[in-house]
Amino acid sequence: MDALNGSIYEVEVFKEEGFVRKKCSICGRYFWSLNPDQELCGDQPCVEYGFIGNPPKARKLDKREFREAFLQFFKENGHSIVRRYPVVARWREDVYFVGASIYDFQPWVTSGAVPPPANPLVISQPSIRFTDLENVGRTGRHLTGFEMMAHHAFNIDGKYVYWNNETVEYCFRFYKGAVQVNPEELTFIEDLWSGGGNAGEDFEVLVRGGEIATLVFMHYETGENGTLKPINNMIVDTGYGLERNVWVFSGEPNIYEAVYGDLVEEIRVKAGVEKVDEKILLEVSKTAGILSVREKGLEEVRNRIAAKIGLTLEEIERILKPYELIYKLVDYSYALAWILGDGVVASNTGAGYLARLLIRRCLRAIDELKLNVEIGWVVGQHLKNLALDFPELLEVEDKIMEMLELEAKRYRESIGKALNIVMRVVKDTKKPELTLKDLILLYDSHGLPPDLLKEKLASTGIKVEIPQDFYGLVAKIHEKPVLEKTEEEELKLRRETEGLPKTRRIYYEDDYGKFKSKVLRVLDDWVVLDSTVFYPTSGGQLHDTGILKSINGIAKVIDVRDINGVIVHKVDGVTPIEGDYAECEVDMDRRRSLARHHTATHIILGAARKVLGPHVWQSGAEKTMEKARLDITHYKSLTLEEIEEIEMLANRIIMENRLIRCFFTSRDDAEKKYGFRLYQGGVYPGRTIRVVEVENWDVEACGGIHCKRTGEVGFVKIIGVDRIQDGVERIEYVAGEQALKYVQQKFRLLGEVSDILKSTPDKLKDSILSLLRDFKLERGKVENLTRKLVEVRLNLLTKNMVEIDGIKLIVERRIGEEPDVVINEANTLVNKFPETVAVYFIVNGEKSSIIVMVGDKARELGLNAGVITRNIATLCDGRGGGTIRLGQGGGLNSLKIPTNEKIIEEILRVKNGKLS
RNA sequence: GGGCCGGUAGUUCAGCCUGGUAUGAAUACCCGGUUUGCACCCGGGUGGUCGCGGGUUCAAAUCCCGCCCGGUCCA
Repeated sequence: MDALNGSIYEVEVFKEEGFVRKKCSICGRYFWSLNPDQELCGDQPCVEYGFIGNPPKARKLDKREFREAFLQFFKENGHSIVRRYPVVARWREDVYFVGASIYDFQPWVTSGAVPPPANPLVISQPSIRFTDLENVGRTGRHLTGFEMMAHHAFNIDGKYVYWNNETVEYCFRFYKGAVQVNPEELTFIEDLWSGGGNAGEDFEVLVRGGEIATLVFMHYETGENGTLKPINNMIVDTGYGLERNVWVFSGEPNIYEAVYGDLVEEIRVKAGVEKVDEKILLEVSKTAGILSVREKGLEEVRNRIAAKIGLTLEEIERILKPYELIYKLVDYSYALAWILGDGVVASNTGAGYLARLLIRRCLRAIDELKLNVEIGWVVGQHLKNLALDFPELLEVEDKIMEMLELEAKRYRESIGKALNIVMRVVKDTKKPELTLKDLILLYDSHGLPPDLLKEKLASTGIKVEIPQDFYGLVAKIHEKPVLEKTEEEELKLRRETEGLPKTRRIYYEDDYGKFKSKVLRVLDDWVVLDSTVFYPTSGGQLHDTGILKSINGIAKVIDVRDINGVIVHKVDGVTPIEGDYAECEVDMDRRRSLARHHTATHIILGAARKVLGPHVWQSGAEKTMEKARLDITHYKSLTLEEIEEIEMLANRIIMENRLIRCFFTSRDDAEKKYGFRLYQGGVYPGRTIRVVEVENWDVEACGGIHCKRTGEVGFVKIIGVDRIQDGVERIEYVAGEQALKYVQQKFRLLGEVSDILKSTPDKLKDSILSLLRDFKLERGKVENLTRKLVEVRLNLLTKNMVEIDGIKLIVERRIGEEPDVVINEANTLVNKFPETVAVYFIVNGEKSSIIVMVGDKARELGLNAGVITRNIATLCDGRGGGTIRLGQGGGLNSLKIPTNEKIIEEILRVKNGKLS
């Protein structure tokens, strides 16, 4: 990078303004500055934060003003303002949340598949980053929720907008003009950025040690071994952290004070936390900013600070701890306001889990601060502030509050349960301390954080030692290679269809399902046509089936897939020849059933949102010919009443025979008109999207095949509701003929069951209740009789007792009796006569089993039921064993059961210690 | 999607490792006693398809396999 000739870093504005390029004498990086005497790059760790307590001279702007200034500046300079995207990246498979503005345009815009909504554009994108979770509150600069302002230019497909010169110039002019910062304070550091498979040179823009912008010129692909391969698309990706900028120009000790100062103060007062000397906070921030928690050494730095201001490390920690907690609480709850406001439901998997994680961290902070406020209050404060610019967040406010209350309850239950387990273990084993293994088990399996455990056990004197890298150790246990597997056949099809023109889809136009088209390619039993009315499996709707006729013969179409726009048909039968024409016919019965189920899905989703609330999103769906299912996000199990209401509402919409409009429109127009609600079933790429609108009920971007009016669905019946995970309910239902068939089948079943009971469906419930009552009564009678039988038998048995050496011996033979009855009898016997040994043979044809019971006194005399049983069973070719009191055995040959004398002999052998 | 923990009386659990009657424990509930009444206490009782399905075994709550459900941690 030493040779600069023609380098991307050498931009015109530097020449015009007189910037000089220098090398940092500490880190060795190159940077540009108007100050020829500047020796250091101005970034950490080479310099401390210089702006803290001493902000650069500039306009004083709060968050809203700064955002507005940024957007307006770029608007005046030819950029279109683009509305924010949801923080939940529903259009992406690879991430849960938007981490920066560029996420909005990945992967389709950046790859060139879809044109950007405007070019160039400017945006302020709310973003969520979990990577800095641990740093929040401690480093003074990290946030999990923030806004990333950016201007983007997409030089794609031969279209040139602007590149390095303009980018840097805009940035320079923005700070010089709109923010009115002295340009001599600006430093541009040369760097290389990479991420998400792409890379490019970049400038880090700093003022007084604070990084305020990153300007990336993305035009490489990163290869497997880190090599950079230039690509045709050149994308300007910039990032101006809104909160970061507000902070740097405010000179506040840390980002939380700068952005959430009022809320921090309010919570501090509520928590009764002593106000810290501003000087300490300033001093800590200046140096602590250099590192992140992960790099360790925070203690070391604090030690230095402590020495500097004449306090001990412990004192510093004690003073700062509550502040850390307040900062965490304020930031996490801010991120939650966005996440929940954009419709995430707390869950134990996926994005919902991350929401739960934040909620629990907040609750923990509240507990530690001994704050007497609900988490909902804190989140509510943020919502109130955000609503000034993003009123849509308030739509779900009630639901958020309910959900947070529920989550708080769940958290406390979960912790309570875990603590119960600890207390039991501790009490039982009288352990003086808990091992690392215990801690990991408690956290990993029961969600009990070790620091909380330590706190709770402090009074018991039980030692809990938490290793410094506890969470690292837990992570290590989870380490496992992740293997991504795409189906072999899918890969082959992708390879083979590459370069083929995209198939013309005529299934939207043609209602009859008959067409003629040219055979473009045949790959084994897969056929590619130039156009098709066969709908491929997509958007949760199963593919069509039908037949394909060619001069050679007929084949059944058994599978249809969409491979990057090329539709492939799997056939069973005679395959056509490439270049020939084929006549195709879709199975319209199946098609109609699929369409009904698909339309029913949209209707049910609309009904679920009406009944449950606007936080309901589709999280998955499948429509087959037989039935359909819809997974929706919701924070608690559906009640029967809710289900019935959804069903009723859905059928009402069907009966009203509402119009369904399916039309193509520009993506941007649709988003403007309907919002991101459109993207329920995932988003598919394209400048234009297909919108399916059920009149005044539901609007979704959807490529599926639908009825023309809701009335065609006929009737929809919900047949089951499952909670497939925390926060996701699965509704299964049938529509049209399938629904009728379902109801008929249930009626038939009801009739059959009634017949069996000689009852009628109306009286069935009573019949079953009385049947159950009778059954219990009878069971009681049997027990009574058994007890009496045992009594009677005991009287008889005592007459057959043989008494030897103070032991009473009884040998009985029974035919086809239940073992429990016999055991019961034997038990009663030896309880009454503790010196008894009872041997029972239960004969069942050729095979017999044996039960031996030894009374307490007999046991004291050295008799062991298990041993006796094993010995006798073995004599009869069977096997057995048992406890000292009761023995059981089986597989005895009935013909080999010895005489009573022989058995008594055997028992005595055991008594005399000859256990054979 | 994966790892871990769990599923036994209305509830909280023991028993599982090492197979042999769930004579299971506590609590709740019902009846009786005690008490002016309540709480407490005493006596008795009701209440279990041991999550489901296979396998091993003479014998499975217990061992093995598969599934379902809940919790939890992580992607």
